[in-house]
Amino acid sequence: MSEHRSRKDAVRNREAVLAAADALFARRENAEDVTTAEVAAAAGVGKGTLFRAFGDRAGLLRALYEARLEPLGAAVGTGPPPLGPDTPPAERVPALLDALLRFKLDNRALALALEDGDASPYRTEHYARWHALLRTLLERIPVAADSGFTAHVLLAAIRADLVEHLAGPGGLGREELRARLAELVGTVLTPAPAGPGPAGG
Amino acid sequence: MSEHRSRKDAVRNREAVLAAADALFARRENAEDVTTAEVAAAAGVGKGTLFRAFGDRAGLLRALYEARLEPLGAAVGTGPPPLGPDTPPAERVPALLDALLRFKLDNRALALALEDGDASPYRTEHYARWHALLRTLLERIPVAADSGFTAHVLLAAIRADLVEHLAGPGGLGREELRARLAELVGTVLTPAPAGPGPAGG
DNA sequence: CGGCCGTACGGACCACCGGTCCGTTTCATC
DNA sequence: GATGAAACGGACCGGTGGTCCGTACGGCCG
Repeated sequence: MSEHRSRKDAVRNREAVLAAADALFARRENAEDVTTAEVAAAAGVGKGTLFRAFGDRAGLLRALYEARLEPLGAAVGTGPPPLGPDTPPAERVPALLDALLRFKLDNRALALALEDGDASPYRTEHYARWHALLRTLLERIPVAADSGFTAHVLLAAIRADLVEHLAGPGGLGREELRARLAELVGTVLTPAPAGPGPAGG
Repeated sequence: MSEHRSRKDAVRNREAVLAAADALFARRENAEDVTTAEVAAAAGVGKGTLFRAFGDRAGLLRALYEARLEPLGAAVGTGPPPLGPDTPPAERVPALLDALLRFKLDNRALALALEDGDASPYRTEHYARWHALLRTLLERIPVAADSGFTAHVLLAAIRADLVEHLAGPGGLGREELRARLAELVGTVLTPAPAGPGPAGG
């Protein structure tokens, strides 16, 4: 239990690196060419400090991603409908996916860097969380296909690089994309020939 | 149009590199750590030759991928049902996706390397081909959602890393995975009854 | 058949990146 | 203020994709 309290400078430096990385990733077009040396320099810190604090580059990315995702996590965990736990599944699933889509649109570079990184995005802890939640919700809806697989596919529909591709220059606008996704989710969730279905394009 | 005929040794070396890479990627677990130097050495060729022939590492990957995909492309372009052009769309779409899934299962390492590479898989020429075909087919089926977007999502459902994740150790078996995919495709293709009315954001 | 030109060869070489190491500095405690 | 431990930081390392250019070889013309 005796977790050694981190030293003050360590905490401060960790924050500095996080902030520097945040700024850098937000500004830079392609997140892949933000280097660890650059982040460290921008934070006014040595590379050793960065690696000490986050383990490796991916660790930094993950930490940053989690930090940005935290508000959404809170909204889902303890917030009001349509994201919070008091929402009926059939309504919550589309809301969740829409929120995630918006998140990725708002954090393109970072999401891209994290998901397109060398390591599989499917082994991350936060993917497991979202997938588990989605799966659980789907199980409470009379959806035709396997819940686990369907959850994976729905999440695949909003993968960072696909979103980037669709929303890229000359592509769909934010609202269009949201509409398309809602439409698709509606289709997947439609239990039987009787339910609702948005007007097609 | 006067395409300079390649010199004989150039052709031979190109083949040698392709063959060596093929063998290496087939044997190696993680395609990411097959290096260009290694491929060149295995082919009995200098690195310069490899880069001259393929431009860069990604070029080699692409060439190899295309080569392996060629039989499937032929089957789709001029083969008999259920893949060939004489198949009704509603039957051809599932067949196509199943064939692609099997391809990825049979070429895990390579598909992973190509799709998880730095460059977006969505900018490749072959993705555009498959997407266009799928979209066209979907347009001839009374599918509820937008054809283009649906095509993207269906292809996202069989992305190499997702397939890897699902079929990995302790995961679904080949046939199970195929069944799940077929199930999902069935759901998506289920003709929508009529009338809008999904949850709004 | 032999010389000549241009193309392709090939591996030493380069730039760069993630990650490590260890002498130095700073913090916390007594 | 002394002292031990933890953190710092930037030189350093191993390794990778990609380049360069003197050399060797293939193709053609005389």
